[in-house]
Amino acid sequence: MTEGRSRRPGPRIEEVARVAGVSKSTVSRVINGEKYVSERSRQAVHRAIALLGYSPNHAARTLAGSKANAIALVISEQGSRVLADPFFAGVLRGVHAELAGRHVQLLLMMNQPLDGEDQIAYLTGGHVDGALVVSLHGEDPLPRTLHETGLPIVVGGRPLAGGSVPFVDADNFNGALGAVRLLISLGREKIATIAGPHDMAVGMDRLSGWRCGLAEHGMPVELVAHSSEFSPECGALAMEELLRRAPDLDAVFVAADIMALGALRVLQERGYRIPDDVAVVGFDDSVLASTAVPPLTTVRQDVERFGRTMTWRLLAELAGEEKLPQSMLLPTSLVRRASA
Amino acid sequence: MTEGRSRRPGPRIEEVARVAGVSKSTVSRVINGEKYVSERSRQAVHRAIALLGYSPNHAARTLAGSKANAIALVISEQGSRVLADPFFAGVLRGVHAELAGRHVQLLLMMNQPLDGEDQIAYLTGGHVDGALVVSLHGEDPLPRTLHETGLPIVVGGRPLAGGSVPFVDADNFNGALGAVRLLISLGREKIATIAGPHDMAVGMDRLSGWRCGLAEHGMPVELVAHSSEFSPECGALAMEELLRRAPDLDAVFVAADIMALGALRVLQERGYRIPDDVAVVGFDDSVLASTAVPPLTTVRQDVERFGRTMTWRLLAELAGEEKLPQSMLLPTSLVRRASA
DNA sequence: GCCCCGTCTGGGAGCGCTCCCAGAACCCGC
DNA sequence: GCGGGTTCTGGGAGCGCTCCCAGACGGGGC
Repeated sequence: MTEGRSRRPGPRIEEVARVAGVSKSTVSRVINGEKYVSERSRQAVHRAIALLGYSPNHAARTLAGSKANAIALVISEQGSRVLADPFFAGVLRGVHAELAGRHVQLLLMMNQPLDGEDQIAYLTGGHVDGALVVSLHGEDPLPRTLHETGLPIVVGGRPLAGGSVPFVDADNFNGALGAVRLLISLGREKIATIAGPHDMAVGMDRLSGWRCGLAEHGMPVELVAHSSEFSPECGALAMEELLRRAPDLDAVFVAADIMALGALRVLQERGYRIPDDVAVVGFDDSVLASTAVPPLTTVRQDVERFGRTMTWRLLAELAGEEKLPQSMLLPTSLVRRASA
Repeated sequence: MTEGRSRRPGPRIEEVARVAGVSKSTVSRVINGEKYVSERSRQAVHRAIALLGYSPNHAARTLAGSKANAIALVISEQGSRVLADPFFAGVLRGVHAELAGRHVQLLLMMNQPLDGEDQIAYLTGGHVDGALVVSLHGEDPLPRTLHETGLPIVVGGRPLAGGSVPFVDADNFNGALGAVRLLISLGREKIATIAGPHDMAVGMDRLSGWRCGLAEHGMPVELVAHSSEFSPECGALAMEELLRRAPDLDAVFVAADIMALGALRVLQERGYRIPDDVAVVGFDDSVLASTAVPPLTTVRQDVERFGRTMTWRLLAELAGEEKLPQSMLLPTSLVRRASA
């Protein structure tokens, strides 16, 4: 055994070929799911792979082939915020679930203050076949920049500076619409909203849904307070503003559970009973919603599905599939709890 | 889609060699920072690299070399929980920060119900040089299993089934000790604790700190309620149990902010004023702590540093550094807010 | 019979590097 | 002068795959 260079452990494709009684070309074809392989060969190869515990070498495939067998998950916008969001956790689970079984690596990238250029160079440098971009602010130029280089990407959340970048998003408009309809059906007559920042599509879309719901019934759409970010503090500030303008409001649709927490606190401090005096509906159905006091009625989005859908869309494009929808909106559902 | 064999863009190492007027062996040596290269050659190579905008091909390096130039971030234990934890977000940021600039890819892996074996095979199959393992339950056999295969790993959080696996953790013991000392200095005399599950080191270490703090002053260490998981619900249940056993308690140290939320609710529902009747101290200083009502006094751990330290430890081991500490405990600090 | 086309197969070049080896150049002490 | 080190260099054999090509086989249409 004169093995100077330490070879990686595990069998090679050649051994699989030998055991299966075919050539390595055929094994390669089976692995890559190509046609023009007889059923007999295919099964022999599968048996051999199982027998030997073979797993293809990623570096070799990438070097020899024309694709990188890897996709990047790009967390734009300082990372911190997005990551801390339970929303993101669910998305990540979905991404992973969709990737399972395929031989595609998931590379994690965050854009740090430093890189920027570097990151784009890396992404378009052939290290990855495509990218999932989770971006918080709609104005972020990264998705568009990447898309224009020709790198297949899917953005999570509708980008405002979008152009024609493929994206997946929850159906924020209809989710908000449903929330407002609920409030109206409960007999509420003075329905306010705490909307997100202007530069985020998610906030704008939910605001549009609220407007539309009120307009359906000819109700006024004046009571809007914009928050500068999705945080309990900003939710509290916005709630205070609303109460100043309309102390007699009887319902508020808050564009995110995390802001609703702040709103809830303010309302309670001022002696409003929830939902008796003021009904509150949130959005997201994050873990915060069920642990709030009182538990929050909210619009649920299936975050895991969100991740799965993004990944599916990207992989489909990479597989050369035609006629893919440019964007996809995922349904939301209303979760009734105690606050409305 | 299939356009012959499309070579990746950009120059190869050969072109750099030609421009620099040396052989590709020498270029390779410069790139890898080996010695035995003359200063003249080194500078010529650097100039050529800059001129051509050369960046080495990751797959080729990995295939030819003996290392994978990648590390895995393994999220054990169903992913969901860990990910939703803001704690994890910070860790991830730290990992990324520490990795910046080095040519090391970060691969994300979660152990899904399915794989298990597969995952170990992949990790030990030479695809990565090492792994960062974030595991929630101390009993998780994965860290140990991986370590025993010889794969360099660093675990985040002290593993109970540890053996001699390198790990990084917050100094939970001293953090809890500090919290108890604070409560004692505030004149509290009946100090309870809501501890985490028995199978998590983080819970056990914080419990030990609490015990020790009380023992210092000869105070009884009876009032312990164990929760079955880190959630507001379990915190609430544990709080109810404590109040049943000692309605006159005047302080409670809760082993996690998220549980403290539930405890806070129960206390308030029963009419206890915080901190007047009962002082509450949490642990983590998660975002929940500052938004709680009242804002929670808590023990802070620097999660970003946590991630940086894990990564530093792993990279150091990969670089063949000697005399590395087997485990590292990071300091905590007390954050005073309104609840104690 | 003929050719052509669709199915299946194996051989082998080469992806862009690293690392081993052989050897050149130079220094030292004797 | 010689041998024996240490420093530096280039050549070239692979790493383990993919993908092109050439070819074998069979079933149509003429």
